[in-house]
Parts: sequence; C-alpha cells; structure tokens
Amino acid sequence: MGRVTPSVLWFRRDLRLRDNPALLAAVSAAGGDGVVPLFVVDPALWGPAGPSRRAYLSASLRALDEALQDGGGRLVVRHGDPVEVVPALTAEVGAGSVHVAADFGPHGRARDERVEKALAEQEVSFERLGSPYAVAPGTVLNGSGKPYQVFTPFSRAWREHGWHEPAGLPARSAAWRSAPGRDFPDADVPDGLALPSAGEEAARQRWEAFLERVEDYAEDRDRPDRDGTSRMSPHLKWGEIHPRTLLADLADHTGKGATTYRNELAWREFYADVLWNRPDSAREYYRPELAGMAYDPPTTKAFEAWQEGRTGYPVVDAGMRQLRATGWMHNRVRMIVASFLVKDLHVEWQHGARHFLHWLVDGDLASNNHGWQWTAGSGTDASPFFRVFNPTTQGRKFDPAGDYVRRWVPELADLSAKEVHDPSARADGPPEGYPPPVVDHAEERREALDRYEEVRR
DNA sequence: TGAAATGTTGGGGCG
DNA sequence: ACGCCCCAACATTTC
Repeated sequence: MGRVTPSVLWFRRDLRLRDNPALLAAVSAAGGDGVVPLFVVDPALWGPAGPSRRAYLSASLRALDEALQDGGGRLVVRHGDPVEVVPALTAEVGAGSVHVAADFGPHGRARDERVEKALAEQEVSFERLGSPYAVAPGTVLNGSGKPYQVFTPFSRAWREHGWHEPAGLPARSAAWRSAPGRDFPDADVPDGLALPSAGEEAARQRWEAFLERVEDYAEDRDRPDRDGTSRMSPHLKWGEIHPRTLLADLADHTGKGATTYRNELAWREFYADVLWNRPDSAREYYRPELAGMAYDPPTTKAFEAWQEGRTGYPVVDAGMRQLRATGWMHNRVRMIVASFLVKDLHVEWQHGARHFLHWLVDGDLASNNHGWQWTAGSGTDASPFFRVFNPTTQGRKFDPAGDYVRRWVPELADLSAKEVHDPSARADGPPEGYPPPVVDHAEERREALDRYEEVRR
C-alpha cells in the first residue's frame, strides 16, 4: 500500500450517501486522511436547464450538504468546466484519487475522459465505481455478443443478469475533509412553481409511501387524475436513491403491480443501454427512414401554443401546464402531448424533447429522448408511426371525470365530465378565455398519414 | 402503451 | 310469419 492521501468524491447524478459504491471506495482510499465531497456546476449542463430543473438540483445539493453536515462534512461546490475545476481541487488538497459513479451519457463520457487525462498528468487516479443503473449500460448482450434493439428480450436478459444487493452506508463513517467553495447555485423557486421535495430523505419517504400501494400500480399508473405513479423519476434522475434499492424492496412483492413497476425500471435501463451503444441516438433518428419525412418548422404559433398549453385540446393543455408548474408530467400525458406535437403539429421530436429537458426535474437524456423517438416511430421498439393518439379520446379514457383537466386548466373548471374534454362542442363554444382547437385533429391525422405514406414510397 | 374504417352479427321495429 | 332495414355491438383490417 502506497502513501495515504485525501480522496475526492465527485458527485454528479448520485446525490446520496447510502448505497454509494464510489463513496465506499473514496473512504477506503483515503484511510483516515479524509474525503472531500465535491459538486461541480458545469455551465454546459446548467446553461440549458430551465428554472424548475435548476431549483430542484439546487435543493438536492442543499439536502446532500445537510446530510454531510450530520457527519461533520460540508459539500464543496464549485463552478466551471470540470476539466479545470477537478484537477485544481485535487492539487489544492493534495488528493491522490478522484472517485465517481461512471457516467454513461455522451457528454459525461467525453468529459470524464478529459478529466481523467488531466488528472493523470498530476498523478491522480480517476476511479469509476458503480453507475446510476442496476446493470451498467453495455453489459447486457444477446447470444451473438451484440446489444439488444428490442425491449422484451433485453428485459429478460437484464433480469437474468441480476444485480448486487444495496451496499448501505460505509461501515465506519467517512472522515470528511473540506475545502473552500460553498457557492450553491441559486435555489430560489420562481413564483408559481411547486416542485417535488428533493434529496435522499425525500426520496426514501416517497418510495416507502409508494410501496404501500404498489399493488395498485398496474391499474392506476395510466390515470393522471390519480396519484398512482411512483414519482420516483426525479429521485432516480439525480441518484438520490439507487434502483438497486427499489429492486431489492420489490423482491418481496410478487403481485402484478410490482412486476409492472420492475418493468418500468427495465425500460429506464434499456434506454440507457441503447444510448451507450448508440450515443448519436439522443439527437439523431435511431431509424433514419423517418428523418426524410416532411416536417413543419418549430416556429409556428401552434408550436408556441403547445409549449404554453393553449392548444384547445384540454388534456394536452393540462399536461403542458402541469409541466411548467411542477417540473413533472404524468407519463400517460407525456405520450399524448408528444403524439400531438409530432402527428398533429408535424414538428420533429427533437424540439419536443428539448422543451421537456428544459422543464422536467426528472429530465434524463436517455429516457426522455428515446421516449420521444418511440412516439415519433423512429426509435427502438418504436410505436408504429400510424399509431396516432386522439387527444379527446385519450382524455376521456384516462381522465374520465375530467379531474386532471380541471386541476390544470381552470378555464374549464365548471364543465361537466361530458364536456370537459371537448369544450368546443358545446352549444356556445368553449368558455371565456379558453381557445378553440389550434388544429383539427381528424384533418392533421390524415395529413400525418399522407406524409408518412410519402416517405414510405 | 391507437384509432378509424370496414366488416359481421343479431335483436328488434315494421310493413 | 316473414323479409327488410336499421343500428348497436363487436371483430377485423388498415393506416
């Protein structure tokens, strides 16, 4: 064993202390010399983030700092390009190693390679241990050693591969060591925003509450008018809880709800795996055939109406307003608004994906963008292009009483269940202040199918 | 994790 | 009693 020096634990999207393999490694590398917990606010990621995303991350960092303070530590927060910030810190504190959970996204991969190289020049090692997934992307391969392109066979192989048990907290508490840098990004939550609670403790509480009713998940998950989803997505996105923990807790449950939920976790891992194998699929059509279709530019009034929740289609508007008000949107509604943008407004999925990533507190490149590709019919396992959601029918089916619409579209608060999903059909038209439909769904559906037919020939 | 168009069936009104 | 039509309900096909 060589000399013992402090180590740096560089947090990125793993903002927790429990079941954090990189933390365990950092503690063991540092001996008694101390672990410096670091977060770097990287302008490349901070820049494009919208107010809710920023506020959520900021709150999560503060929660992490508080948890560290319980053990006598403080989170070091610095701003700038990690390729400069991280080596500067290691030099300052004389650290011998930097520990991270591996990042499998295109930006993170490239960044980590540059940081690793810069650290090597000062003879500091860069240690990747663990990942934000139960099974690391790139691990699950088919019989011929290639990555899966279809979800179902992937998920079978993924389950068979299995995962570790959660690791818990370090056996002996870390000797934290600090350094200057307490410049937390602005935590102000803009007026009117109601964000989910952030942090490891909030994640834990939400998960335990969900476990109580996981058996209803298969039934309720498609109902935006109910609190039937887990709402774990922001916590998973920022690593406030690890999917291993969820999977371990679910192992006691054999019902349909738990099986369905495990499957949703598998989708998350599948999309991360796809992105790892095809980093370009975050921006480019996974299936290039659909890239040649005729689309409309995202500069129309209709696109603006979609972003702001003024399309005249109640369930679409409710979803888009929920997104801006809470940084989150129910998954069923995400599919409906996405279908509307791509099929009714003929706008390319990338523009919708960007809008989502700007506002969502759970916005994850792999899940978000591949979800959009699924809707656009251009992804792995994609929904066929001709599968066009009817926003009125979808609204009636999944929000039968209209409670979800009334919650987010106050102009429609007085409408009956019968009228609320099609307010323009009323004798005197939509109520004061609510717009008529921005496009005619039946017409635009035909238009979308025509354009599809064009590119298919 | 679609919806619309089209086809089929069967009950019931009615001459 | 019978044929005819309407149409709801359901199934199949197509995009």
